[in-house]
Amino acid sequence: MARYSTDHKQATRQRIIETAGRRFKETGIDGSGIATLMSDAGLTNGAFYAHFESKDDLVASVVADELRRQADTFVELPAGRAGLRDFVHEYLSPEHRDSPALGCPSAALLDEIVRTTDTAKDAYTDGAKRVLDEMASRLSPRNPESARVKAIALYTMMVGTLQLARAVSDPQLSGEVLEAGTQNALALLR
Amino acid sequence: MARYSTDHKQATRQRIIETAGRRFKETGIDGSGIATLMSDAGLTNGAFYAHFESKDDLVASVVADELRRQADTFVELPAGRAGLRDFVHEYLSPEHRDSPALGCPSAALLDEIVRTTDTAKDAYTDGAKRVLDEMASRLSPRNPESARVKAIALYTMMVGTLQLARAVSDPQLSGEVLEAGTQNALALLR
DNA sequence: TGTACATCAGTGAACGCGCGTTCACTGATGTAC
DNA sequence: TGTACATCAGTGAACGCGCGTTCACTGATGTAC
Repeated sequence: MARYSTDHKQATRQRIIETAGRRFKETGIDGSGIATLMSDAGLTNGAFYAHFESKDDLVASVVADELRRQADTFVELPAGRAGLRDFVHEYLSPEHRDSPALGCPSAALLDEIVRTTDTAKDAYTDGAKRVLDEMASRLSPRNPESARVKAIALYTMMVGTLQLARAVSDPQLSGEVLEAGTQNALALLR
Repeated sequence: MARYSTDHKQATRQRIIETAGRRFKETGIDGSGIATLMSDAGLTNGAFYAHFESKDDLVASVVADELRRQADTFVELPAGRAGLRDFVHEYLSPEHRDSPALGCPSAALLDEIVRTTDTAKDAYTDGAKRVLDEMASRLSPRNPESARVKAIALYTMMVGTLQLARAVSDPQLSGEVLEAGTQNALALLR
């Protein structure tokens, strides 16, 4: 009945989502057109609507995928607070600052997400909860609830720090921001 | 020689900048067209180029104006750390969260600023320096340099917190984020 | 004081372009016999 | 095993629209006499 291998279409869909994720983070959601996006994925514009209802639908899928991905990075990290320390160092590194396409979706897209559809915001909310839960349970494995305040502080400060380090044109200030952020984040982990 | 009162044109220019500031913060830079912008300011699209070289020129002017404005808010605040405490409470209030058009340019526009022209990023850099200096000198009037790390932490955390509170569709989580941010910001002021 | 005039802030139609989306089609695929 | 066929992922031209920008113009203004 089914033509092509059963997961062929799903794989293409996933490829579009991942390509779009990179593009969105690099040039913004509004700054990324469907035709360019599809060409990046090795397809033509027309094929898009065989996979997504609309651009908004893609945006929601990308947001969900990007945050799932971020939550998943924690499993590769050392257990407990040591893992969080590694996370902080990687997150606030010059490499991450200079490669938004491969980096944190919150840092690259947060204020665009604020202005998108409710569906995308729901996807973001779910993903953010997962990330915050993961951080809280590493901060206080016995009583994660008590660590939520700290987890929120840690995440928001890291996101804000990376954005500021990227927005600032003075390289010295940018470096200072990254260092200050690291210092402050590590203080929260003590 | 000069027709119209000498500052008439400057006043119009300023009106366009302020109107655009509100629009940009509400619907994004990419999401705000020149025609709509000018109509908001009570003018027609054609007049735009009598005041600005291009949209990018306007963006840079708006960014500079918005951050100058933010730095200026500090003079109305009580002296020293008490003023910073007031700033934190206002900044992380539900009212600020729900009125991006009238609020902080960093929270509303940071990751769009990252992707604009160098001119706009220069304007942002100057403005951010002024805000950070103001915060640092309030944290440690005798030795502001020593307080820069804290000032950076405070600002980035507030910006990130507001963005997260806005992006999240769950009202309870949004409130929790604002409260956690306030708690953490105040802790930095102790 | 009254009028003719030069200035120039603002008008509004037009431009080419890329956007999101639609649609008639093509052609590689796995299946049926 | 070989062939005819139905499926459907992907093609690419076309759509209306709003974008940033240009330009010939209008008409209110303050000035000169």
